[in-house]
Amino acid sequence: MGYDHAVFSEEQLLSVFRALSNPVRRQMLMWLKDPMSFPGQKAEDVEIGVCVTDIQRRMGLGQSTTSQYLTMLRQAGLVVATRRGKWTYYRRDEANIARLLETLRDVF
Amino acid sequence: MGYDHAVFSEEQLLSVFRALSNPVRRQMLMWLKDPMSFPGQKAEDVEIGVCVTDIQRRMGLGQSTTSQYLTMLRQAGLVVATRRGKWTYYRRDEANIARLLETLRDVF
DNA sequence: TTCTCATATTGACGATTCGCGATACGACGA
DNA sequence: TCGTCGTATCGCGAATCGTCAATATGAGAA
Repeated sequence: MGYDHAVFSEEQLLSVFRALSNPVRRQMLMWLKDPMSFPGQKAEDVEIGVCVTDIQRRMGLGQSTTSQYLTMLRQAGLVVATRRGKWTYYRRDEANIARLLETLRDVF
Repeated sequence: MGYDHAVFSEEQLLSVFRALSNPVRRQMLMWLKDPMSFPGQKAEDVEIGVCVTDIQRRMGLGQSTTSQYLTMLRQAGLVVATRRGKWTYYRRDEANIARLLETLRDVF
């Protein structure tokens, strides 16, 4: 069973486009396609994602900016956060991104 | 012959997402799907688009804001402008929008 | 408990955007 | 040539964004 005609609210779409209207955040999302490409990433964590510090180092942003950007991407439904111990791992929400692309085809 | 693997530059993508990260501009683009739904639209102009004044009235925006928003949508490649006499008609650039959706599928 | 580390939140400030009114431009009609 | 009308551009204040340093929170380690 799939999603029957993905529905995104106006506000959800707004948060998505706002999140993507920043090149740094778009690159974050791209790089998260390949978690192992982050220096420091351990093979056994690939499923759960990449931790904030590793993302920060690679993006060359401040720690707070990195955290904020990831929060925006999460609120837009583009990534998922998982807390494990003192680390928060972020990974792409592929299912929701696919749903979003379906919606965009209808909407535009 | 079609487009062989649509390519949008980073800057083009940026202008697209910025243009779409505003609900009013997104609604403009939606409403332009059906030019005849604009009060004042003449059947013989459907092909060329809708003039700024008609769009303005429907959106309830100021004239200058309407013009600016349409310029943004045009620079993003989402609409096409045609000047005829003292009017400027805007219509969706369906081919480019389709190309864009293809690109998004690859990019995200 | 207390210290440390990873992350989140807050506060600040320049840069950009939002939407407007005023004004300029360009194409008609008189 | 003068008005007039449709559109574009300029200049503005208010709001939001981009990014940071500082601080708060929360979970292990000692």
